[in-house]
Amino acid sequence: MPKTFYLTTAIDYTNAGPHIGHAYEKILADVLARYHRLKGDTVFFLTGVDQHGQKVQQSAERAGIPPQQFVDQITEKFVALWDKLDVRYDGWAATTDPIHKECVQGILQRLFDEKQIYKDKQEGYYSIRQEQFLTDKERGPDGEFGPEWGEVEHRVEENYYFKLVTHKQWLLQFIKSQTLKPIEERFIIPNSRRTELENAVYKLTGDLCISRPKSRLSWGIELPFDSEYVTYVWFDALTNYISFIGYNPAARSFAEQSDEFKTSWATALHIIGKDILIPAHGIYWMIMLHSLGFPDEAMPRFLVHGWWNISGAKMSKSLGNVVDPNELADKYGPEALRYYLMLVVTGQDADFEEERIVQAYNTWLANSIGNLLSRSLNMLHRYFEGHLPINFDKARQNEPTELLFIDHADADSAAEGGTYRYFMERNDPYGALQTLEVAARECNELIEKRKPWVLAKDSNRRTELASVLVLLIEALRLIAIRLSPVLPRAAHGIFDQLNWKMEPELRGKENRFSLGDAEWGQLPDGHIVGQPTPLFPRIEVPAENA
RNA sequence: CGCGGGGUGGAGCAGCCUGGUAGCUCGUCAGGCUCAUAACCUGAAGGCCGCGGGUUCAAAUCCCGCCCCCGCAACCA
Repeated sequence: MPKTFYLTTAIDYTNAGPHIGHAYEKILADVLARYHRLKGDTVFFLTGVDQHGQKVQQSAERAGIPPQQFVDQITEKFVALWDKLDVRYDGWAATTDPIHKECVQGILQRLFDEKQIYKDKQEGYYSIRQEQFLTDKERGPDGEFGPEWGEVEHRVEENYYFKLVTHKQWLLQFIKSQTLKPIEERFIIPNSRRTELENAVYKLTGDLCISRPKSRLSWGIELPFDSEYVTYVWFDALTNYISFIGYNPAARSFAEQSDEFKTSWATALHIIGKDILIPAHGIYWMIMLHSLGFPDEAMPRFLVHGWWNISGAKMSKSLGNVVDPNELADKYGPEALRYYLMLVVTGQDADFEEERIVQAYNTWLANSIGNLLSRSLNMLHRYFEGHLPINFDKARQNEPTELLFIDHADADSAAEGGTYRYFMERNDPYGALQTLEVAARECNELIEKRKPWVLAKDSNRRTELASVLVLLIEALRLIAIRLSPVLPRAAHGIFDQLNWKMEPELRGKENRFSLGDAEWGQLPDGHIVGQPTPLFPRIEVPAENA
């Protein structure tokens, strides 16, 4: 029975269009999803948009259009970008979806009935301009609230609260228990974030305000037990992870959920940015699930990624250095962008430099793999009219050179110096890609070593010549399969040029690739390859004029 | 003593969890090849792996201390 793999990304806030960070997270998720499909797992990849809230309401008002129309416009930009970047998801979580609203309300009602949500009074100083209560932190050195808050008034407001503190000890204990597990089974990747979370939970005091009176915020999901309020962000946004895979709020225990839900959820991996681990996911979401009756073994895992800085500085709208992934995709192509963004260690911050997109593309894709494909196919055409002259087993006997990173690509450990599967299983596409670069180099070295153009001049050495070329073509096929999670289009390009798996129902489809096919010797004796055409034409940048 | 991340050849980065010949890309220099997308291959120069202690037969890697850089209000992953 195939394993299931459920992964989600953060849902993006539809107040402004997508930037490079949004694109990175979705591409990372897409790469992992494609890898698991390649393995034969049943994958469900959920992503979407967070459409409610105050800022959307305000932006819509400023634009003079209804909020739904406003979020639809922004949502369209996200959808179009994912389409352009070949981010292929299985479920789309838009929080204005009726399915979602119903689930959220069901959950709120249940927790309210169970007295896990209660009403309480908040009293304090309130900034009308910023529409928020102020704490002593906001006071200036003189003890007064600064002018940035505008008019500040004393206000009393009633709101609904979700019991967090009750579950503090449970959460602490759960987090601590994780340190005993092997690193790849722990619930937060990378591990350093776990420590950070533990510190934060330790300091947790007070419950979570989950509502806003409609007089302040109307663009949200109405509380089922009080029509004067809408729910505020947490139960709305976070709940998407279960509402869109069929969570039934009426079923009290986790065991009573449908098999479909339980199967999907079993392996939940939330891919999020480092800023929303604490407190949103690591505390609020964990306690929400616990309150809903999710057992410890059903708790999700988090893959926490870093941020992209722009030339060392934090990306921000006020600095005007926001990078638009749309423009980059148009300029360099989606594959170059996908490739570049995967060249970072998952979890760490990275520095964005546009020139490196070109450099990485030209070096690895054009010069290494692309050129390898060209020269290999070209030689096969030149010397054997494009067909594989002998079968693979014979070729391997004649040409026993071991291509380390192909022969050991599926090993479970890094003992041989790092393998494709090893890295992908650890959510590290960068490491996985490096094994392919090495594989390509090994092929190029083999060519230099055997010098097919010399062998071709000697009619007694036809078998040697054939053996080298068969090995190369097979290697390219294996590289293409493993490249497909990161570069689906290029992988198709290689298969097309190899003239392999050309059935119409497979063309352009992901299921053209499978790790099960990634074994030596699948191309039959006599197979005829296609004509080489540059797969990755070099990107030529005009020299800088001084 | 707030929290966290980083400091590795000229530039940008891996390696650190699970100690054992310091690796990749770019750049520089020299050479080779001609099948190929001005690409490919070989060799060389260049590193007290921030500093100081400790543990160890052995430390970039583990422990302690220190120095420097960057995030931690908001837009925002």
